[in-house]
Amino acid sequence: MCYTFFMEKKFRPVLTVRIFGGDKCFGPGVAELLRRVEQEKSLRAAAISMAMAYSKAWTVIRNSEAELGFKLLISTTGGKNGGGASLSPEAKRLLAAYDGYCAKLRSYAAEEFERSFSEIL
Amino acid sequence: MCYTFFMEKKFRPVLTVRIFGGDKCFGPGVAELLRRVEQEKSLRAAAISMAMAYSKAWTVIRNSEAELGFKLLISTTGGKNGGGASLSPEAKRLLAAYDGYCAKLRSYAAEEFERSFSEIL
DNA sequence: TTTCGTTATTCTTTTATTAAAATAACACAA
DNA sequence: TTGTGTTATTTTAATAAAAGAATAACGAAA
Repeated sequence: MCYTFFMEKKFRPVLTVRIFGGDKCFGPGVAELLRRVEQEKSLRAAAISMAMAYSKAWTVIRNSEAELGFKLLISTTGGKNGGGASLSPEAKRLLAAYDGYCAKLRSYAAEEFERSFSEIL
Repeated sequence: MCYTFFMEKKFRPVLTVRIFGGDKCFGPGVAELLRRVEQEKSLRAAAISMAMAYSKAWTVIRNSEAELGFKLLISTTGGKNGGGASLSPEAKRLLAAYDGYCAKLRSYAAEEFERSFSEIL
C-alpha cells in the first residue's frame, strides 16, 4: 500500500562535454553524426536519420576537421550508389575516447550530485 | 635558447553543467546572473554588467524559479533608490552548491582528459 | 504631490542560427 | 554516353533567440 501525499520533484544533472582547441572542435553534435555515419555509411543518410539538414551536417564536420587538424570522414563520390562516407581511423579513435570520457564524467557527476545537492533540492 | 619547430595544438575539455527537473531549471547563465545580483544588489545592474537585456535576465530568472519551485530573488520596488534585488537564502545555498559541484567536476574532467586523450590529441 | 530609479511585464524589432534549395562534380554501370 | 545517387559547396529562406522599446507600479524623499 502506498499513499503518495507529496511527490518531490526529481532533479538531475545534465552535462555537455565539448573539446576546445582554440575554438570549439568537438562535441555531442559531431559525435552523434559520426556514430550515424558509421551505421549508415553516408553523411546524407546520417543527417536525415537525425533530422538534420545535410548542409549543416557537412558544415559541422568541416569545421570540426579544420579545428582538429585531421579528417574525420573518408568520403567517396560517384559510382553505382553515388558514393558514401566512413570514419577515418583518427575519427574512430576520437569517438571511442570521447564516448568513454563522457561515460566516466556522467557517472562521477551523478554520484557527486547527491552529495552536493541532497540537502538543497 | 628555444627553437620551436612544431607547436602542438593544446586541446582542453569544456563542460557545461545544467540541472534539469522536468525542464532545464539551472545552468551557467542563471548562476552568473545571481553572482552579479549579489554584487550589484540589482537585477538591472547585473544584467547590464554582463551585457544582457534586462528583459532577458528577468525571463531567465522567472523561468528558473518556476521550474525550481522557489524564489531566487527577493526584490523590492520603489523607494529612494528605486528598489533592488538580493538573493533568497535558497538561491544562496543553491549557487554555492552549484559552484562547488562545477569545480569538482571540472577538476575531475581535467585529470581524466589526460588519461583519455593523451594518445590521440 | 512630484520626482526618481528601480522592478515587472509585454510587445516589437533585430540578429543569429538552422533548414532548405540549388548546382556542380564524380564515377560506376547500363 | 546517359542515368543515378551520392559528396561538396554556396546561396537563400525560415525559424528561433536575443535585444530593445514601451508602460505601469512602487515607495521613499524632497
